[in-house]
Amino acid sequence: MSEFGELLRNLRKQRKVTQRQLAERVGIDFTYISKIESSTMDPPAEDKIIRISEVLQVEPEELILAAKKVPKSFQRLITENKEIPVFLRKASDLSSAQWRKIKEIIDEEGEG
Amino acid sequence: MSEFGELLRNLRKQRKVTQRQLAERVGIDFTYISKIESSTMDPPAEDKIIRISEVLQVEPEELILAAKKVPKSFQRLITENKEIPVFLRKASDLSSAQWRKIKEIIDEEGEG
DNA sequence: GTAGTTGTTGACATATTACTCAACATGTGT
DNA sequence: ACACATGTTGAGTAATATGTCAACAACTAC
Repeated sequence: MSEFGELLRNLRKQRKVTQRQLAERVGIDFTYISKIESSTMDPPAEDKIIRISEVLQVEPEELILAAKKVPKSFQRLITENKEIPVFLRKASDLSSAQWRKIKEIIDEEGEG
Repeated sequence: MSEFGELLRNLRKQRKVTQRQLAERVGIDFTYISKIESSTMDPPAEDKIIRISEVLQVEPEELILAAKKVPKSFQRLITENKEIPVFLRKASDLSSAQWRKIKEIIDEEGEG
């Protein structure tokens, strides 16, 4: 249940930034930030999330995923690469042992 | 560039269904089908795509992916499972050899 | 107490997505 | 010719996502 709003508020406070400062640097209204942080409103669109991540110096992907959105970069991968949907269909059933092996493989150097 | 519209039209014709028949069974206007098939309009929302897939007897996922959308089931996986984003970040760089090994692993019986 | 700073709230506005409706064109059979 | 079935097109609508604006509340420092 990790809320996007909660995460955003924590990050913002850690960076000692006010809602108005953040909003101005992102290019949106500060009252919107307020509502997002309180989960009164849904997380903003991906481009705004990316701006936020730049201002707050976090990985965009972290915020996008916390917003329960699929990063557009992933979307392209998934819809363009035939292998990936095959993988994802099975992904929820993988044991931790299987995940471990998979990680070993993807951490190998690519060999062609 | 496999167009959703083209695929839809081919499937529909193979099934000997008219635009009006399909539209009625799906619960949308037949002129919408026309525009989708001619790629005048974007593919419909996921729920409509699923209805279409039921009527035309194809895997929903096939149509959803052809529409360049990420199935909601995948969205949940990606945003809820920590391992998957890690995997996807690397996925575009995987060699076919690596893919082969990964497939072997996911085809094992789950052991934990 | 009042001026400045920060955050909240409700109503409203804009943009984007996802469709519908009326009219028409194009065949096909009789 | 006409009727009927099928598909196309342009304009308009509905729904949803994404925001803004004006007003106010709460705190801090002077």
